[in-house]
Amino acid sequence: MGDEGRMEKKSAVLEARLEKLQALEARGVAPFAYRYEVTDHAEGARAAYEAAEGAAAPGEAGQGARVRLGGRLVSLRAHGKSTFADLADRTGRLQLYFKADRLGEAYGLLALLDIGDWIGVEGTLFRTRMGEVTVQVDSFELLAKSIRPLPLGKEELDPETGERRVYSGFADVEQRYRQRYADLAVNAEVRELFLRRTRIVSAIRRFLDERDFVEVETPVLQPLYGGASARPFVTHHNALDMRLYMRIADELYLKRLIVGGLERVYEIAKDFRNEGIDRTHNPEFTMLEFYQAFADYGDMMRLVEELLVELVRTVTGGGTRLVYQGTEVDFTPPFRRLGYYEGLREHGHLDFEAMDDAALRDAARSLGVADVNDLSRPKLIDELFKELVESHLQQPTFIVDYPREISPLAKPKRGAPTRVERFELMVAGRELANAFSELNDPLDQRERFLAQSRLREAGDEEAQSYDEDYVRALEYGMPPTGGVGIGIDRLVMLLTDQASIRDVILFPTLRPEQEGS
RNA sequence: GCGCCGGUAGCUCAAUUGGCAGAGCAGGGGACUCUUAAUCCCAAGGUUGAAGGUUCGAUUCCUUCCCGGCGCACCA
Repeated sequence: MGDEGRMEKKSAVLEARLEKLQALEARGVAPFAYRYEVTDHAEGARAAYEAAEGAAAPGEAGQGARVRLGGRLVSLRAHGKSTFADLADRTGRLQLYFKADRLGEAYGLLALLDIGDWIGVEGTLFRTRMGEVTVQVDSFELLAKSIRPLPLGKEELDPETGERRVYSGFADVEQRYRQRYADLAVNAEVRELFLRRTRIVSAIRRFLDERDFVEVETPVLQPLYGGASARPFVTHHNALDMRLYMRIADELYLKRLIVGGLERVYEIAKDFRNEGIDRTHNPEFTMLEFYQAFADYGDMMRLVEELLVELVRTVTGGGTRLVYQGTEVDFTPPFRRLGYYEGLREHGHLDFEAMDDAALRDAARSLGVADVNDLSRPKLIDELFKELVESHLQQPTFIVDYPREISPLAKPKRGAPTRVERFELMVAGRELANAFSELNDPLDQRERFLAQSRLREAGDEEAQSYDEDYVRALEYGMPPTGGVGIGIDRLVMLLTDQASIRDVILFPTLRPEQEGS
């Protein structure tokens, strides 16, 4: 901002804080410091004090260690010549005790502090009469003034259950997404959720690194988009004066690296798809793809199984089951394997092979599938599959051996050339992973691309582009390869029991705020 | 894109049939040296998302628009 005309009208609270800022400067206190030597943190200091207390002889535990902490003021309880406050840092909260006779002139500065300010404190630990481990503050510094009031609720610890109750906190979902900084500052459980996301992604990297996969980076801006069926974002490069697409998948570049001999590669990065937004779709989302030379989709199924078991153990503290939105999901391997056509027959009760296109179309229409008249037979079958089978699979299930027409990058199934060696892992009614024995026959790949081009000409906007350079790469020779894609956001949703993708993305895509709202 | 619900003070929420827009917390002034949703006293705080309409009078009824949530459609 900075543009006066665009500044919102200042609230009384904002005005009051700006006045305090000036008062501080008038007293020679810099409201925005440069550094503070932090040697201790809230949780560590408390734990150390309690440990020392336990070790001391009865009645000797009075004098605690000196500590220096940095953090944000989240509660202020002034009583004239003494003041209690709570300091929050990344590890938790610790109570502070300021006394006028101990702090002298500096005590007066407290009146210019507000909830939300960042401060550094030095003092000694003690236990109050009420039994709370507290810093007896000897000196403190303002590190950064908070001009805008944080929507911090008041908190109470239930003495019986130890449960934290928050009163009139920050609940407006829209503002929590728009101002994630405030959401994080105020809601400890939101901070914890995103830390869990980070731990999950770290565990994935560790899992793959341990197995000799190398992490690589491939282009986000691509002259041709491919590797998935989706509509792209289009952009333009000025100097080259050319159209570029934001990638919809990493796939074709990663397999070029397999051609180059890297053998085991992975990428964890953003993909972009120009489609609707809802609780399982964000226009930019994080994708994991990994490719392993000399492996087929059977190997990848076992690897995915191992990875998931490890991740579930990470988040549950060793278990193999978790609850997602009220349903218990059991990740004890091996996961169920179910053939695509077998699933359709078994769960859909449809003998699709005996049905002509019109019959399939009627079946799809009766299930509420849109635009059935525009769909080819394989797409019709796939729609029926999604309606009748996928959404009903709660427990981890590998759907295997997809129709060739809807999988232009997968290798034909041995002994069943109308199918391909592809699997999707379904959990809680959603696709969690998609994988195949990668098609490495350049002649077959060229044919598949041509078939996609024909679909595109027939009006299928999601048909894949013909990528001649990719075929050229295959012509040099790609070893047999298994590849997997896993949507990280949805994986995190599952592992953290979140209903909306926006709750696992720090800054979800939203419409811009209105002027002056 | 369609349907339903919501948007009131910095935050969380009220407001009867259409009749002066309120409370708690935060913030301001005052009291208070072991409080913890600190307490007590005082004062203040609003273009009710926006624009129109109906009406003597609209937070309330109607229309359009903006933003969000949920569901459906699309998709991963």
